[in-house]
Amino acid sequence: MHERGVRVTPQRAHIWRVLVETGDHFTAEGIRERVGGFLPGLELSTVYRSLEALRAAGLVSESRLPGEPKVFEARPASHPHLVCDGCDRILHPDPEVGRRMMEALDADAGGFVVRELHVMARGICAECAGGGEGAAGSSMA
Amino acid sequence: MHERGVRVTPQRAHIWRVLVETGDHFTAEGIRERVGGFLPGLELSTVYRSLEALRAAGLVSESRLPGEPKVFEARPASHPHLVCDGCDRILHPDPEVGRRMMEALDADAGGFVVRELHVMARGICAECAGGGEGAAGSSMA
DNA sequence: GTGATTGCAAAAGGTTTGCAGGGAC
DNA sequence: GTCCCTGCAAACCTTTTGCAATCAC
Repeated sequence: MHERGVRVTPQRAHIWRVLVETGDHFTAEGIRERVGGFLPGLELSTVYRSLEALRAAGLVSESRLPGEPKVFEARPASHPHLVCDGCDRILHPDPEVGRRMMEALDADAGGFVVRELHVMARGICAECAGGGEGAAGSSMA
Repeated sequence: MHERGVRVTPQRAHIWRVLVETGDHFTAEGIRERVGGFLPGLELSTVYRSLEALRAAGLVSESRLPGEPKVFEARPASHPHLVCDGCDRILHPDPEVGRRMMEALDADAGGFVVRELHVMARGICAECAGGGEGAAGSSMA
């Protein structure tokens, strides 16, 4: 963090720690909840500003999933998010998938150099397809 | 539109027309501006509701790009959006690219059936990489 | 004629910003 | 010591919702 020219504060350290230790993605609010145990007074605006600082330094990537607000995670994300229309869960397939998609894109992007890749797919997960499900929509969009 | 069970109103017809004729994607506000010439009183809330109706009918897809609010376009999008960090333009590569990425995903999604695919990549377009550019940010994130 | 749809207006988020005090370097 | 960062509060913007009149079917 120092190395990236980001000034280190307790708030930023905790936020960063949550992202790195879980390796998961969170909304700003979600991060505040997690860090709240250690820094009770942590403000949402501080979370946003810290995340912005980390993002500018290339330590954090931000993306948007359908219903939810912005989500943030450590390091360039680049892995696909599969949103199931049946159960609304968000699945993370094998990282290999992301790599292949990145390759497919690179190969034919006409000189565009990809730095960050965000993939979001909607569909039906294996469980919902196999058995019963709740709110599946019309099939082929 | 009738065939999809969507009630046809002037508002919806114009909105749909903008999306189809341009084949481009717009924000709700952008759509209102375009349609405004024909339907001066068109409300933003109506735009949102119309788009939702069209989306539910499978005629429109909605996605989210980083800075911008929701964007809508006709028919299942499924094509990658390449956002250039140099010039901020949004490029649409060869549809073939989308197909390949879809295949890459399908092949290894562990039984997840993909219905709609949204791809957003940030990077540098060929023009900005090659020559001079305007508002390039820091290069390697 | 009936029920969905529109315009209007207000609410409900999520995200950003101004400011003064305090902290990192 | 200086400048950046934080908390607090308010603003901003997009998106959603309630209601009565209107329109499509």
